[in-house]
Amino acid sequence: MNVRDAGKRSGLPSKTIRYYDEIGLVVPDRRENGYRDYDNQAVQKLAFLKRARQLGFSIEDCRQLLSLYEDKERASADVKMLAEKHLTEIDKRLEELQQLRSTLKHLVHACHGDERPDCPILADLSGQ
Amino acid sequence: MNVRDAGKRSGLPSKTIRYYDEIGLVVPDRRENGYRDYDNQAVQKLAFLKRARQLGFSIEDCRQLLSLYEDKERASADVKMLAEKHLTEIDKRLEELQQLRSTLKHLVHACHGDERPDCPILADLSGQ
DNA sequence: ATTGAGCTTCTAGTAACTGGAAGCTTTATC
DNA sequence: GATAAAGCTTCCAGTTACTAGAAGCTCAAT
Repeated sequence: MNVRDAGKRSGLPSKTIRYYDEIGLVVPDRRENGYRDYDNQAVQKLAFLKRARQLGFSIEDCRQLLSLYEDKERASADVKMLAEKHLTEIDKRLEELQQLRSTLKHLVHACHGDERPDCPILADLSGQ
Repeated sequence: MNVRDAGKRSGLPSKTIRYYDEIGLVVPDRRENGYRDYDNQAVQKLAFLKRARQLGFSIEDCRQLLSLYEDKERASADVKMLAEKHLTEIDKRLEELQQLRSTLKHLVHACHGDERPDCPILADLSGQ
């Protein structure tokens, strides 16, 4: 099927699918006229990628997940390791964001937000 | 002072300071030999930027914050509005990340992680 | 035959830097 | 004074994962 239909079935934009072809993630057959031709297996891979990306896996992680997905001899331990590594990164980002949010919240709270120029937010940014 | 010393005093890498010059954030004087020349006020702005970037403000937000910082007639309400908008975005990102983390955590927990190919993580990614 | 939709490739832009190369200037050493 | 090292300059490319748009070919419908 054409790229547009593959997009409808997988939930990905055509542009993204062409990009995944370009970087060798999901490489479709080609018809005689040069059009990409996606079969059901390829569409499945695309849907897999959509979900993995939604879960925040990087493209390179997705590449590995995809090859594990296709390897029927895989060890689930390998998949779990990837997911755990990703989870650790997410936890790290969460902590950073929470710290940041807390600081910002205090500053916003401290600022009276009126017509006067006096502002604790700017004071903080300028190192008091 | 030269870019390297400005970097030491502000805590920013020289490359970043040159970049801030290039995009018009902090534009220093130039000596006759073409070298950038940073005065104390410029260094203060750089330190201000460092802190604002640490708090996750975008460069364009920083540009506005900097002009408010320099405007002694500013209304603190304008600063507060910027900070609140940023806080809202952070809250949104936090919620997304937390949702994502929760899903991923369940999946990781469900995967036994041994030598067998059977894997709930891949099952989820492939749409069960 | 012609129009419109859909396909192709290619280039450039996004955010905010970072690394590296080629070349000029200054400083330090001999 | 010669030379070498360090530091400055600009410019180009790379990073992540697409996305927009242009020029041009192909296909389906009228």
